[in-house]
Amino acid sequence: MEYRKTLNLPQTDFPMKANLPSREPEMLTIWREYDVYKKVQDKTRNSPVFILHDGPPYSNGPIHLGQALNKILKDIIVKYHNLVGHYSPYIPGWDTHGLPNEMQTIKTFKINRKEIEPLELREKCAESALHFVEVQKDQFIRLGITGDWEHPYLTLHHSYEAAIIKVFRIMVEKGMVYRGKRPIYWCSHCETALAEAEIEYHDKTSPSIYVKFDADEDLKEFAKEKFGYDKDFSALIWTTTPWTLPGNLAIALHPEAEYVLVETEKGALIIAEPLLAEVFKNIGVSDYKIIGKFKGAEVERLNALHPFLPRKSLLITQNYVTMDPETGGTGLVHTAPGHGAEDFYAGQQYDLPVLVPVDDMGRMTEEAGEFKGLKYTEANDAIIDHLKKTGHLLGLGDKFHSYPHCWRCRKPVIFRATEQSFVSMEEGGLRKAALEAIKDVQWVPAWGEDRFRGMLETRPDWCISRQRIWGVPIPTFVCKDCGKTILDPAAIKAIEERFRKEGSNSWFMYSAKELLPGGYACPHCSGSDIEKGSDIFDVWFESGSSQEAVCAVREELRWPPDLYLEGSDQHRGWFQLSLLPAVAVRGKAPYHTVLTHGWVLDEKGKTMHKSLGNVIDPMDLVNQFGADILRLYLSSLDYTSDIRVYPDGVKHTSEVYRKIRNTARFLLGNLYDFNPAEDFVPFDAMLEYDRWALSRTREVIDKIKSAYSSYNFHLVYTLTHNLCIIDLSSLYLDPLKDRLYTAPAGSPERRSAQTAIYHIVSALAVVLFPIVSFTAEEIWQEIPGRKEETISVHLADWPGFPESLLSEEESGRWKFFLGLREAVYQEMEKKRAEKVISQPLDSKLSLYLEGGDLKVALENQDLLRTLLIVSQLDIKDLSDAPGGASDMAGEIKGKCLIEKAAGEKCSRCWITYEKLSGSAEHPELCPRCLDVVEAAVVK
RNA sequence: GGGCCUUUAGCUCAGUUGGCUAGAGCGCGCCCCUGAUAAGGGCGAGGUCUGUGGUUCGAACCCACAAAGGCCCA
Repeated sequence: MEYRKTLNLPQTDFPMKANLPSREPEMLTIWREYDVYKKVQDKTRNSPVFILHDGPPYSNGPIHLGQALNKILKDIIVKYHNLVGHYSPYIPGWDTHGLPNEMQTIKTFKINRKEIEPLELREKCAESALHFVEVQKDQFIRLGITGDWEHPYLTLHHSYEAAIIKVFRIMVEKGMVYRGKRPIYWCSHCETALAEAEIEYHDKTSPSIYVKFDADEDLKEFAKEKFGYDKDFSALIWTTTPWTLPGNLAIALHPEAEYVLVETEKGALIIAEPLLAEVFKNIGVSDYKIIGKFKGAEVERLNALHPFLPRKSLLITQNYVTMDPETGGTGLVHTAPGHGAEDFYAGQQYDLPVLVPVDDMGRMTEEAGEFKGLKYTEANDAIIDHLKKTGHLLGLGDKFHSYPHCWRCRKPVIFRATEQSFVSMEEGGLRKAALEAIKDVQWVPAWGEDRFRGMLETRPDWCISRQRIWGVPIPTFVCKDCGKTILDPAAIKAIEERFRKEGSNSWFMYSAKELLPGGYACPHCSGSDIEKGSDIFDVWFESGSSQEAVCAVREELRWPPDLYLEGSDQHRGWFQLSLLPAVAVRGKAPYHTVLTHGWVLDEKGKTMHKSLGNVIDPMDLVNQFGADILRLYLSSLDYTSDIRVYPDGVKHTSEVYRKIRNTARFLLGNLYDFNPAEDFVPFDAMLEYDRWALSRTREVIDKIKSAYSSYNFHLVYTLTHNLCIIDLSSLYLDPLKDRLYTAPAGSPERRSAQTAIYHIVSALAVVLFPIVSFTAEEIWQEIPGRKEETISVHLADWPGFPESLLSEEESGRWKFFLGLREAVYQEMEKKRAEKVISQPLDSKLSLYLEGGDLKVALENQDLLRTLLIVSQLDIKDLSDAPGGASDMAGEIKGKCLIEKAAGEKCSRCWITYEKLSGSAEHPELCPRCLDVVEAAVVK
């Protein structure tokens, strides 16, 4: 007889093969139909609140892996909070303005930005930005991110724009905003000022030249008095930017360093002594005579003569002057206050003017004399030629070095002083207040605090103006009568209200007179001839205002939110530039906790770059393997440092995924005839083995919970995987098969196991949900009775198991049982090698123990036989051990003997008995199976 | 060039305040099962804890320097 048919073998529609790329979209459809986001909000509305505020990505292209990582981590956090019963709405946002979006638009529509009207360009930019909002939205949804996708926040919304103006107005009211000339990064190709955040460093070859600045009378006088030297000589400087020489106003020396006056075949020169050898090597001087030495401070405020313009160059002293021969420098630094930050500050100290002989397009102006009209790159060559002709050039070479480049057009930028709007770090006490505000912030990982604080302490004033079109105009005006800039809260307030109603396009549609309140007059001179300013806000000012524009405004959110979560590059970016407006407006940090993740790198730990060809598109992974694989992969990594993503890693994750999935499948398969309403066994009526399994599961779930709440998702991954592999598959489910398959379907012992399985698979679905959301939902839907009571795992509660599943005595002896198993299985392996047995179930196991171990073992013979999956178990005192018994490995004191079980194998349960039932009808069955089979026939 | 960070078996991670022969899972090797079957189970081999010095009775853990890589800045 085919006894197989009398067994309760697993049955399930839950497929072994996930086929995620096609199954996940189906799940998304269901979620959309259920409107799960809204249902979760309704369910948790009156619960404790946890707000994660989403940082807005630029809507200027499809998403990359870094964004996928960021959003998936956010989703894990929000879903976890929902499961533990918190109200945790998630409002995604996009940064729709700014240079990145404008550049993308210009590229997409092939726009000639010199010819297009501002409003038309803005219309195209909005079109492009909104297009990519939709593209990215679809991609994020496809990744399984749950959120209010119907109502995201966009920085181009009228209310958002008004909030930006509000933040600005309050800053103006508090005296934090000023106009000033400052050297800033300037991209002459894009014709715009660039923020620190908009600069990339790339290697570049620049001309490297040594230039003689002849000594003026006072300097010659110094040499005559000090050394009795009365001939002409020159100060020798080195530079890689010849085009900035027209802006030269000074030469900086180190006050403490030793300088020498030295006669060479190329003339008498001043050079820093430690650099003499290196410089002479570079300019080809072999023969020289030192006239005398002096300290930099001794020549301070004396003069040299500009090599080609009719003016002097002041000798000044600065501590930043380096004596490092690697640089190529001479210890005398060419200083042009209009062309560099250090130069500018040095110039301030000596009351030098800020000279900028270069215009917006990078062309030399009248102040550059004969070089007027040349592009600065062309001026390089022209100036070098000129210096060569007049004998002021002493060396010419190439310098390969890291140089700032524009982040969009990738072209080298220049330093150039222009009129800009600034938020002062000191006026109004912004820096001080910000440093105070972050004391209450929790940083994860903790080192973020030092890093952030350091950056905040040293950051310069915030240049918030940009010379572009696509953004929110800075509501400043210029009075034509007195020429002054108008920064007036009353005027700004009018713009704020206008933007709230009509949006920032209105700035370009109306005249200043139409925008300003009726009869508005210049606060400086009472003049009425007023023009609009032409700058727009730095995009960081916009995104930094999101907490004010979104958290403080939307009814489901609150200010401040609890958590910001972005890449660690945002320490200087969004985290800092959100803090400043928040502190300016409300005096507090806009977050309680700042969590950062590292960067996504390739297999070798290198940054992904288009040019390196090592970029992995997250959507390729999704389409090939499924979002859950990507989610599981990313969750398995410790994101506090940089993480690596590569094909073998995905493959590895797929195998872990398969294991988890198959465990769930087996659990589900054994619930095919389980009806929780009728078959449920109360905890205290369950078999010890089942209560142990639940107890182990509960322990692991507790650890998983603490891993989630401390943002250690890679521990969730390991814990979950180990739970499936060790505690469930190996220790529980494999030994449990006998009971599940062979016991009568409705018997208490089988229902006990099924109840445990029901609890376990439900818990598994819930704790997996934040990470592998699609699969968790798929499992949930297959658990008998689940979807009828809770339509989606989105709405499930965190599993709650009773504390006391096992008595103290019981849980204590399980440690012994498991140790015993390990020892016995090592011995088992030897017997298998000797061909005594081929599997544990073939064996008769004799255990020889003493003391408490013996007692406990004798009291739990059935349990041990099950756990060890042996046919026959014999437990005796250690003193009875025969010569053939082996010592057990590990902690267990005792011996064991493994033999082939004697007797006959039951055809149904495969256990070998000394005697089978002896039934005439079923001679191949053991007594136990005979009962089951006969009972079934009767039924 | 500066600040911060990372570096434990082939891979992903654990290693509480420095203390037995450094752990786990995967992968790998060998074996078993064929009633989770393009599944399941067992055993085993893998590490001078990036390197070099130092502090200590004792260091993966503390200190210094170095290397490789990352982020941010210059």
